[in-house]
Amino acid sequence: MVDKVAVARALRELGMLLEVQGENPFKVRAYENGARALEELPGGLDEVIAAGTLTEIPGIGKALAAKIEELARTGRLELLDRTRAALPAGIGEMLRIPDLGPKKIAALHAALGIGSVPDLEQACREGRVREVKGFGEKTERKILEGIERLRTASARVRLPEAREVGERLVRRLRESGAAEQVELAGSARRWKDTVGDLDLVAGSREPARLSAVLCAAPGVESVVAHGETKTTVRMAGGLSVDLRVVPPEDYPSLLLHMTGSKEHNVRLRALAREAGFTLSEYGLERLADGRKVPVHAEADVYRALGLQPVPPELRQDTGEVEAAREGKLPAELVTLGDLKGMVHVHTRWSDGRASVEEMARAAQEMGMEYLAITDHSRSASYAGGLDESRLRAQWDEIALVQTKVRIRLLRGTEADILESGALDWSDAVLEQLDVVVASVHSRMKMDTEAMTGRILRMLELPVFKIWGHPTGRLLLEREPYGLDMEKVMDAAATSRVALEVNGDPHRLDLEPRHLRMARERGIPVVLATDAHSVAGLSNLPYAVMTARRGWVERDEVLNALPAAKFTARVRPGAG
DNA sequence: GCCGTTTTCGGCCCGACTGTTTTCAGTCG
Repeated sequence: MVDKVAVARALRELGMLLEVQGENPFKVRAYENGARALEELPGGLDEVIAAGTLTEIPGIGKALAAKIEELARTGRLELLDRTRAALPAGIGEMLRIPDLGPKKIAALHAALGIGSVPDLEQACREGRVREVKGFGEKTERKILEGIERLRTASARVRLPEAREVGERLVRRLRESGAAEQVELAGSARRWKDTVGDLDLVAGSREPARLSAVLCAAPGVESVVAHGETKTTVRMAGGLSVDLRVVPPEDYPSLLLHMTGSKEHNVRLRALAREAGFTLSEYGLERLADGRKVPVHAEADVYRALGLQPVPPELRQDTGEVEAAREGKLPAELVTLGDLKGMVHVHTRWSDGRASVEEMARAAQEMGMEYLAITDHSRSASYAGGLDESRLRAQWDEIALVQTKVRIRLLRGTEADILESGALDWSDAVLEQLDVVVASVHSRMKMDTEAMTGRILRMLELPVFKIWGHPTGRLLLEREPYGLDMEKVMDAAATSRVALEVNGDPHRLDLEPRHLRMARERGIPVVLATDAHSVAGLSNLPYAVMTARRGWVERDEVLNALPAAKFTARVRPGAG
């Protein structure tokens, strides 16, 4: 099997090295685009190569196709090896230093022979960098700070932390009265799973006052840049925050621009150009006479370009622009209000912190019609997993609580998928459960082939199950299991299974590109919180937004069904 | 290096900020 991620990495590295060598920036971008196209490729690379259809992938032409085939065939790329040999090995790391790009690196290499971060650090300390043309004392100091930051800064944060900090700052800017509109934009508005920095946007006639409010806000550690319309600050903890301000009438265009993604914007601007406009954060202008097209909302820009308006969470340049042009964006993207049941929660019976009754009342309060109690099974001893007698005792409690609440309670389990691919309950027990979530919690480092076999055997079990947090990733902490997703998805399409979208912000698993694969195959999903407390139930929006990022529509979501239909659909042994 | 019912050549998104320059290049998003 050809690893498309490895191929993409090789192309990206080659592009980066060519950039340092002063190669045409558009060529450099072509390598980056090609690498990205491979990563976003929904299926496997082998099939495409075998079919000879590489050049049909947008962004891949004859030259890149030949390089991809060389990598697939030999595992190497001759041009990459040659280019590597011509440059110092530390160039890649140097590029990660803020404000240091290929041109400056090339200049430093030419003038001082610097080819690595340690070389560069020493040269800065010795005051040699300031002697190079185009460099000065300030640049020298910035480079040293940048190197220090690379060492200490935790680069990204998970979505809830980003949104919390961002929304606090938005409130503060609104309360200042210095702006007519303020919003959180950027990747946090797109609900990306992790966020590198925050983007705030405002429409205001008093940009200087607004900017001063941001600089003085609690938690702001330093002011990195401070201009007429743009201010950058760094929060304690390292998160960087940008604020852009334009006059109120240009605000919708700014919001669109700053929401991104960058790739989505590039596509919009190219379309604008084709249609005889130019698009920027200041609006949409006709090229012919320089007149602005009136824009009252983001949607106006999309319509002017002949597109359906695209929701922020879909703006990733993974096909949404083409779909919007053809009027084929998903019409019924799932919403929070569509959900009628909670299907994966834990209680004090295993490793949860609340009782069955507390969870039931909280779910009922959220407007849910049903709740499946899914505590861990006995293999999960670290999590207080239940054995059969405790499971039966839990059923008694569930029956008792049911007499006190309106919400319909379902008997469930989160069963372990054992190394063999079997579940750790007997068929006799499984038959008496309403909901079976099946998840991997142990032996997570099996190689791809073994793990794929394990999951394939689980999928073959005749019982209907919800495959819990399928990739097993923990954001910023743990990589996904090695898994041949193509194979597993093909098997899931014919097996009795639904895939979970786990809304725990540490997981957000499945991720959008895999959800797209599931949709193509008609595999149903459930949106779940995996809550271990009452507070954890409020993570449901994260599951919803992750599903929307994967273009999931309401009729593909099992827990958007009313209770009777849901249980009929998922009850083991039934239907 | 990619791409194309305006093009197989000549384009390729657009603007802010900083630091080093005396009018702009580099970097970033």
